[in-house]
Amino acid sequence: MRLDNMLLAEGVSGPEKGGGSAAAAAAAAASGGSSDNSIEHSDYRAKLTQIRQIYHTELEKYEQACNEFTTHVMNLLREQSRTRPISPKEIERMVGIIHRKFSSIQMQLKQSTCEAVMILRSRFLDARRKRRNFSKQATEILNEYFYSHLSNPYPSEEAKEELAKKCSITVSQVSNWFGNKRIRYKKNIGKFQEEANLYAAKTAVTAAHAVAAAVQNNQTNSPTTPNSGGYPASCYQSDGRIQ
DNA sequence: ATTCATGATTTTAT
DNA sequence: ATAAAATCATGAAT
Repeated sequence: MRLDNMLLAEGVSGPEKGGGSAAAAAAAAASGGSSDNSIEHSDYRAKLTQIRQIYHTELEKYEQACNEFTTHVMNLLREQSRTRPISPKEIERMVGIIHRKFSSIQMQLKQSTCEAVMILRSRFLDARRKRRNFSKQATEILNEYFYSHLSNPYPSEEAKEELAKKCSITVSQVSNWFGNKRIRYKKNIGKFQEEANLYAAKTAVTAAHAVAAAVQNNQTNSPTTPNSGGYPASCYQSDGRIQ
């Protein structure tokens, strides 16, 4: 039966090309044409929805192509029925073949989409796993906060947001930093003593400046310097209690 | 190449 | 949900 052959040939070669291109599109969406190595969370979600969209549109296209093809075949059969008798059984068989073909192609699409998502996922995880040191400035700010709140180094959500803004990092990075800092400080206070003193002195200096400024603003004439040490009460407690 | 510091993630406990 | 603790993985110093 040559109709059979034609059906199979066309069924395979036609849409299968579409399947390939769909897979390629999905893969492209996954790997992202962007040259940027670090994929942001928003990018990740955007690409995910992109993949989903591609999948759905392709699926719809296949559905449509399948319907078109079946009607096409039906027409051919009807034409042939003029020259030879065609049983309903035969028509049913044709339709079955067509549907099997298309559904296998759809499976292929599903698989390639799945693959694309996996690739995207692994890339995202890789990117997330990459560690970039914070800027010197950012660690300064964080350390300043930490050592000036050493007795209770748990910034509130609001404080975290402010720190994040000042350091141009995310809030969760601030949380990570404090989590790491607290545990590492506690684990080896001695190692951090120098740093602690350094930042205590630093904040003391800035405080002293503030005091000086305040003095200058408030007292136009100041015969006596504020207080002896020049430093306001020491800002760091030795009891670094963390728990 | 090894080691250390550090940001991120996972696991565990509350 | 949040923090501690353990662990992972990378960047930088040696």
